[in-house]
Amino acid sequence: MGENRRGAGLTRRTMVETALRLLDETGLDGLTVRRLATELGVQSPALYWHLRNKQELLDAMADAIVLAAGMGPPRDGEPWQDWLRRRARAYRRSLLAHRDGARLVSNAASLSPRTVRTFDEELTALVGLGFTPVLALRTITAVTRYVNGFVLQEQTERQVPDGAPAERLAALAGLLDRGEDSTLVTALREGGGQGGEDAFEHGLSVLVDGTAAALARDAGPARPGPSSGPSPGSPPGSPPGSPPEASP
Amino acid sequence: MGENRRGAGLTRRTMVETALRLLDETGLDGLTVRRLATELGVQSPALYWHLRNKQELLDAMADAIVLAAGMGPPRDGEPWQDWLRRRARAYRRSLLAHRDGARLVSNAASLSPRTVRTFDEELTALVGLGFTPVLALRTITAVTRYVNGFVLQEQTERQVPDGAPAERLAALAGLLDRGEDSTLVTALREGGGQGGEDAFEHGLSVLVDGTAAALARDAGPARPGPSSGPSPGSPPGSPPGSPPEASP
DNA sequence: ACGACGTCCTTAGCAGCGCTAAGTGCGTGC
DNA sequence: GCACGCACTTAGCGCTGCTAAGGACGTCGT
Repeated sequence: MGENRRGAGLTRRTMVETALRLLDETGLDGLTVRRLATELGVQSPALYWHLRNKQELLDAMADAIVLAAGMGPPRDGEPWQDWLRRRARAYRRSLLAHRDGARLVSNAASLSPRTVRTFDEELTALVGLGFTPVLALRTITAVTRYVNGFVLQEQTERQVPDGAPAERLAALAGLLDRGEDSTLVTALREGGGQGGEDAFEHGLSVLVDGTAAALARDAGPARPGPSSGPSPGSPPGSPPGSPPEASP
Repeated sequence: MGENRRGAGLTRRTMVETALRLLDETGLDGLTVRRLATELGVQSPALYWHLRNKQELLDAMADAIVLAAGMGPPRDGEPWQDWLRRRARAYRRSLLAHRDGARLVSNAASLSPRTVRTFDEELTALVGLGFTPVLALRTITAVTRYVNGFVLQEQTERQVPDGAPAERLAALAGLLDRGEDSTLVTALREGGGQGGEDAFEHGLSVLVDGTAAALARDAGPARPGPSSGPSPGSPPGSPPGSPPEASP
């Protein structure tokens, strides 16, 4: 498959990179095939030689964002708590790195084999640290979905910047028509809003602590050691659910 | 032409109800102003007499979904753990009740005053149960964002039903090219997929347990809560490394 | 050397989108 | 009786994702 005959051939790579740059300028709603084509110096139908449709481009962009987080199994000797925190922060930072990043990733349909493989390695490492396979999957799932939901909201709010924080707070108080002593207003003033670093870290700590409890409950009674004996995993007769595609 | 003369004027209410019904049939991407107008027996520009733009309709639909969950403060004597679980389940069920419900709600910009007021009442009730205002807000925030992320993924996966569960699992194994003994495949087989009731309940329990630990840490030392002392759960202090990133 | 062929991009255009401008029928208040 | 304004219509603009057909160009078989 000879690609790139002359110096300026279109490749998937350059398309995704340019699209991500364009995303930051225009936002997801403003990212159109025609604009991307113009940016690449071609006519818009040219892109359909390389892509089946626009969704395929969006999927590739989402995968690039996920890969850029550089996730992977814990380092040698790293406690799973530290690793889980590190992973969640890296993932969030990667989503925040591009405008509408969370929306893009959340709506993406498919993941690349490489992402799935990395995911599997992470699960395997957790099992080596005493998790059952099911608990490992559910832990990463819970954290990932929390991060998705959190950043999604963070970025949704950011794109409606109708006033400085203080003014928005006042507007909220107006909605409550109860003055400034409402619990919500108090909490927002003291806690620095719903988004932001502190709120994210709180939820993350809650998830890590809760997982520690679940781990003790799950693997504790049998054997705290790594990967020994039959896994008590799930109760007999667990229903064959609907296995989906994995999430980042 | 006249079929709507008197007695059946267009109202916001009927528009939102019809739009939600249409949403289930066509999905969010297929929900267009023209289609909704046809369903209502009018021409599409008629809707713009009642709405500023399409987003206003989507916001109203999202608010209807949230209100339908029937959230509110805990009942008298209800432990906050039970209430938090009940609230999260009701919210999830409400999102699942309509196709693309989570996407709709997540992308909605504004909330109705009534929703904000209910939210404030919930916070106030939690403060009455020993939470600080900030902890109350962060707790509900964390749970809400988890539910958003969870259902979002649940509904994204559902709309790509390219094969029965077993086949999809096999496809996943193919991506891993490591055969059936991968941890991911094992976990999916034993745990019934990433979505579904069990996975949701696990994450919910983790959040509740983690919040109990945070509550003990937060309000415990100063004010004696019921029973427990300091929790041995996780290392105290702020998380290591990783300096804070950007400003809002 | 030369046509066949595959690759990669162009021009032209379709159906549909959100939304606006201007016009129309109708019930109501002066 | 008539002006007013509400609720809706007709017409259409600029844009979207995407397809069909064709053309320029490099490589290959003979």
